[in-house]
Amino acid sequence: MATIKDVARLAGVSTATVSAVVNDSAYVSPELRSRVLSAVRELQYAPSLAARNLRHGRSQLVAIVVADLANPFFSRVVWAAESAVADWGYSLVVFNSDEKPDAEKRILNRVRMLSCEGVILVPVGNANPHIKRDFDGRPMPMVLFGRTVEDEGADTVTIDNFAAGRHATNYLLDLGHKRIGSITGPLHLTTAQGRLEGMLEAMRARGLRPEPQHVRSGEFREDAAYSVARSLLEQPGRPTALYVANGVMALGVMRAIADMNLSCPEDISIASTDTIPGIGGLHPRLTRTEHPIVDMVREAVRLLADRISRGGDIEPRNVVFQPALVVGDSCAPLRPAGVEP
Amino acid sequence: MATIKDVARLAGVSTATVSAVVNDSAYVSPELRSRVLSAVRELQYAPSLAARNLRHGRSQLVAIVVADLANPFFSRVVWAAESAVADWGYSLVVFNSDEKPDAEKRILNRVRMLSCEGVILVPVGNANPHIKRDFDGRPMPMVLFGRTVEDEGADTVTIDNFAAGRHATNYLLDLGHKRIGSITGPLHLTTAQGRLEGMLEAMRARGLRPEPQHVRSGEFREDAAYSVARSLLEQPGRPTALYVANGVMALGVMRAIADMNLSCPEDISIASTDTIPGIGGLHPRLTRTEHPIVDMVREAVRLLADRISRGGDIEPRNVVFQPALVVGDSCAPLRPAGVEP
DNA sequence: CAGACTTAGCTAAACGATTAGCCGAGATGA
DNA sequence: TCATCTCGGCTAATCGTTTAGCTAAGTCTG
Repeated sequence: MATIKDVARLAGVSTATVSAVVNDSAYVSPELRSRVLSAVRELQYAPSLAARNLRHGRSQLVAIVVADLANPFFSRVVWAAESAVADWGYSLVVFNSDEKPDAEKRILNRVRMLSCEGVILVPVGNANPHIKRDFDGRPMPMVLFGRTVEDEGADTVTIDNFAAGRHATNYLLDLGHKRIGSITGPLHLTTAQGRLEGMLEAMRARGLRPEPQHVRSGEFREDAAYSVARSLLEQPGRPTALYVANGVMALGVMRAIADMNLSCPEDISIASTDTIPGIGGLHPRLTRTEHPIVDMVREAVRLLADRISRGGDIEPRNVVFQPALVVGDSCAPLRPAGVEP
Repeated sequence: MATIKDVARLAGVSTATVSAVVNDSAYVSPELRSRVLSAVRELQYAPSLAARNLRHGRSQLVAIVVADLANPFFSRVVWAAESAVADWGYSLVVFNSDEKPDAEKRILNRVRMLSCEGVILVPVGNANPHIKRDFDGRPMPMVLFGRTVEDEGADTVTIDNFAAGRHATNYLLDLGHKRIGSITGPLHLTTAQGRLEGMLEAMRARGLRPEPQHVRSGEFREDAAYSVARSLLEQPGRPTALYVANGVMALGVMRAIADMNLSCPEDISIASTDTIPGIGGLHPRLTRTEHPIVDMVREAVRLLADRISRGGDIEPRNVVFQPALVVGDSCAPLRPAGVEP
């Protein structure tokens, strides 16, 4: 690796001059400038970020810590984040906490060691005493994404989970369904809880209440949803419709339905929040509310960039996006006479 | 941020001693050791990676550059890579070249600036003169993943694309199909070409040859596959079965079929290589060959770690994984009398 | 007991950049 | 002519580590 000294020697100037040329930080006479530039080219000199980094505490690195990288939702988040962060001139270090609080803790320590300048965090739970924004005085710029945790001063970018649950459920109600159940995620997560509350509120507004055994929660995963769905649907008097709290869970529910020789939407209607991109050609096509992931991520990166550049203590900002209902064919009107299995 | 000097001062020792304790790199008497450790704890000292990095050219960073982060296949690769790299004590910087050669070039420069210790690369094309392993003497440890490029001395981890195409096609042939077409990716990519050649070879082995207009290639994307499939299927005399070269393309083809009011597998059988995880509950269930992604990625990381630690010039190693056929219900036996649309 | 080894721990020189502060030459003005 | 100012470019300190090499004190050995 050629260093700034090699360039300086070859160009016959001091390292300060090379630095000035490379960073455009001071006027350098055209002649020296061109000598430097050609030396740079000849040696294929690229300044060492490590050294720069050391000099002025920057690393041009931003971390993203997601709760479950195997979930396509978060894959898309990473995809969008990579692009947004690259546009801004930074690079993205990716971590997966796998819904484990201690992993998250380890990762945040690592993020600090790597001197990442900021972090976009999808927190794994509500009680995260280790998410201290300020370690030794200086705050670590942080944006919470998707989920929030209590008493945090960090910026947040979320969707209106309550609205998502309410819209999806209203759609089912409008089709005439009354016996509606829900499969949702762990209730200590704001996403799971908000969506469920939205669902309950929609029911309540029509004077309905789901039967307790028709409301289940489990991990935000395909296999978890699969087994929860089976146990829910195997009971007599199953619901005619289900609101499922995220995309991979909806897939798990679909698989359970298929394995039980039921069919969707004939035997049961499914509406969800969140989906899996690209599955529009498969049956049934999910009716769901969607999040504007790309916009959300760009907003998160914008907030982070702002917080990093402004430095000081900024009033935390909370940006909430609205979900949109996308109608597929996984929901059917309630049949006049319910045929029990 | 507390520095090693602060710790040394508080513990009343030299920085060398602190370093020795922190890194366990030399014997330190129990007394000093404990003084140092408590100072570390009190100041919440964490050594600056930037400085370490500068000192001995390490960064504990590995880059992964994928050709299309929006493709779930590569999302899974990133997922697996994050885990493998974390186990090894490194962190993963993620880049998306978006199938653009100049973006790839820019990214590889950036990787070098960040002094990543190695890179896992899914190259975008065959002619990549900028993928010079050795920049200024020292080679940049690199593992090519999935795709290969010519005349590279780097390690490679791939699947047997030829076998994948052959197996999938043989499955279709065994069902009695004779008029089989294929939708594959850009032919300058070894994945697209190998799979197509495997498909052709399977046909040839039975004395068949696809009609030229039934073999198409397009970008490895859902929408590209959608339009290619429409144009292919709208012609008279359409094939009774299609071999599709990857997962997202298969979804695109499915969507085209649905939009044309055809149905799979009744009107047309679809077999693919690669799939989208979790869609087992939707219809039809794709018949496809699968790659052992996790094993492949772990192998790639193993090779990279080995190359980084051994340092010297190592004979490049090429590891090829075998695909496995997974039968769904997207393929049906050829109906005795072909009913033309 | 003197010389030769050990050894715990210290001093100071790197690593590769940035940058405050300095210097010397040419321009300007009194 | 001399003091002052300008300004391109250089010198050297600095960022926070690691580590080669040194020192001084203790331990053997003949």
